[in-house]
Amino acid sequence: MKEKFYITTPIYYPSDNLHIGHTYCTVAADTMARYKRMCGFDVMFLTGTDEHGQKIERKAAEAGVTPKEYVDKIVAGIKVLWKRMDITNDKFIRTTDDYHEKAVAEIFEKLYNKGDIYKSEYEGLYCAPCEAFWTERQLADGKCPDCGRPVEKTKEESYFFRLSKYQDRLEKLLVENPEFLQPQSRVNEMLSNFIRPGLEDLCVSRTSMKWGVPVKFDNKHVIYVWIDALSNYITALGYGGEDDSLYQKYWPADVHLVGKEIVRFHAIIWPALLMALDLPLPKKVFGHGWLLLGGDKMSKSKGNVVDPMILCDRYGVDAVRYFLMREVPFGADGIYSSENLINRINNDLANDLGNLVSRTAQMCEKYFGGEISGTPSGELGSLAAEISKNYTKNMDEMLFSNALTEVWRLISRGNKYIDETMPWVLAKNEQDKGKLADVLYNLCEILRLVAIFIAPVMPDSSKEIFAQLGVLADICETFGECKAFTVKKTGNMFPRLDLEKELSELDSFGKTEEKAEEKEEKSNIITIDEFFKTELMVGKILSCEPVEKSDKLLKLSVDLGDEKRQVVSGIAQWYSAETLVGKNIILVANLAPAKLRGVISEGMILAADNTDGSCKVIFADESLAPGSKVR
RNA sequence: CGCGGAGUGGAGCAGCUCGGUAGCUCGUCGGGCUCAUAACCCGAAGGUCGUAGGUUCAAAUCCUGCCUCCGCAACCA
Repeated sequence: MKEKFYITTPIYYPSDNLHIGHTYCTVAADTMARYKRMCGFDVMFLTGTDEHGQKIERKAAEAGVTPKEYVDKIVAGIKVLWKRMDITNDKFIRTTDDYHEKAVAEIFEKLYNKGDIYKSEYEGLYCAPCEAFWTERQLADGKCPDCGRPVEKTKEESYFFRLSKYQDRLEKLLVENPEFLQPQSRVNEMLSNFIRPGLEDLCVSRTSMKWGVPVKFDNKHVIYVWIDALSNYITALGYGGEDDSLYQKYWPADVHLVGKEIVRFHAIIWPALLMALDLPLPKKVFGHGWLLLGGDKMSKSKGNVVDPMILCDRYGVDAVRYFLMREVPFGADGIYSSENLINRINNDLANDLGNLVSRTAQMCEKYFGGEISGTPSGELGSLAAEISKNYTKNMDEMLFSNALTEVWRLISRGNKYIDETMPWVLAKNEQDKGKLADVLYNLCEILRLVAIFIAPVMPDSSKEIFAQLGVLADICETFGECKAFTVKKTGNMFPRLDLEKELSELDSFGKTEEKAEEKEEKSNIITIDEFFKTELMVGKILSCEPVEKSDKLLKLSVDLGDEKRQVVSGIAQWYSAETLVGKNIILVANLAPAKLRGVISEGMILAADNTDGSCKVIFADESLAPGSKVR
């Protein structure tokens, strides 16, 4: 029987469309899944969406649709994206799927009956208008961080999970199984930041929202994200349902691939929940780094340029997949820039790989009509064996970037081999025909192995190479194993790109999108009455000083004619205190007061964000009297 | 002392766990080749490995202080 391999991505939160970061994670999982299938494993690859919660409830309300309608639309887009990226997930779970909701409700009840969930009171600071609880730490100096209004100390009935009970077992898990959480650096972070200071019981239900799975035996409560989302990894396999054969077969997961921001939930809360349920723990949680934007001076609208759909349309899925897997090493962060992408495509794919395929195929056809057989070279054979070994080792550890580097060593060797053997010279003498055949045969073997190695990352290109070599993909990766080829050249696999041209076109792409967005925003029209809800007044700055322990805030005293206001403004980066004294500014006078960095602010000074990212205050005419109304 | 990461030839990185000729990719310059996608191959220039001290026969690598940069957290009403 085949050995099983169960790999998951996080379930993504569909409050907005997904971006290149989600794509990165999912492509990594897909690469691993394909690799394991290639190695003969029975693979289960799961991805999906986490669709409940207040944020989606709110977003849907803003859009004037039900939460389900809202997420349906986004999820449809996600499925299209995964299809476009050649993602081969075996299942797609949505937390709104009825089998999941049913199973989650049951898990909750089970934990309650067992005594690991208990009812208590959540003592928190509540902001009524926002319907949100905040902790002491989250508050913006005593006020609601969202709206700035005062919060009340309130008690709300809630259910709690006894996380504290599992503290020792969790510590043991992380300390004694260095394999469990990777990269290793995260282990210390978890231990010293969260576990050792002491775990608090976890609030696992809410009464403040409706969009979630109701608690079976107490339906004014809704199950909160922890139990709802994390348990997807088992409910997707049918745990808690009528048919749990998949669960029996695939659980425990071999790898949960997660972003570094959610390592904590997967390395602490999830194992604790499983311990409480008496279920086996996943074998590994792998926290990957982020794909950061930066270094892309050519483009002002980076966010738009990095739409994975656009990149695939322009350069092909394989090129984008290759870039993602090659550019970001291990658990570290990587930087996305269009320039790097184009350079990778040109250097690695067009010059090295594509060109090697092209020149080899051309010579095979030209000199032998495509029919190639010969004797394998011992030197190339041992190099191939070494590379194969390194490749496997790196892939097993999900070090995709290193694995690809190994493959490219073989490609480079191929290009060099052509120069060394000079087949075009051999072709001139009839007595060298045998040597020539051997050379071309060895090149074909190199390409065949390359095609095998790149298959998990670049499935289409892999197939394309096999097609050109005229062989099937299922021959093993030992050098010399394939005896004959029927080569047929087709077009160039990766045409070279003009760097300058591509950068400027990607840039203009971003700009068109930006314009479209601007238009949308312009249709966001308000009535004049709505505008006049804002009371704007001219004020004269009487005094001004920096706020202590803050690098962005200035405290100003503003004269409004018949009253004085203290205002805190985040403009310290752009203005020094003295330069503002005596200036006339425009103040939003009827704004709810708020405390910033412990200082009361009773209004807001109007300022504009410049296109270069700086910020300028809107100064009013010096002759205007303080207190003048602006309209 | 909020948490963390990083400072290595022009750019981006590896090496640091287990001290001992500083390596890779791109770029630059020179050469070769012409099968190939102005591609490929060879060679060269260029680094006292942030800084000051310490341990050592020997430190990019271990220890200590300092400086700088970048994330995150708190602050942009």
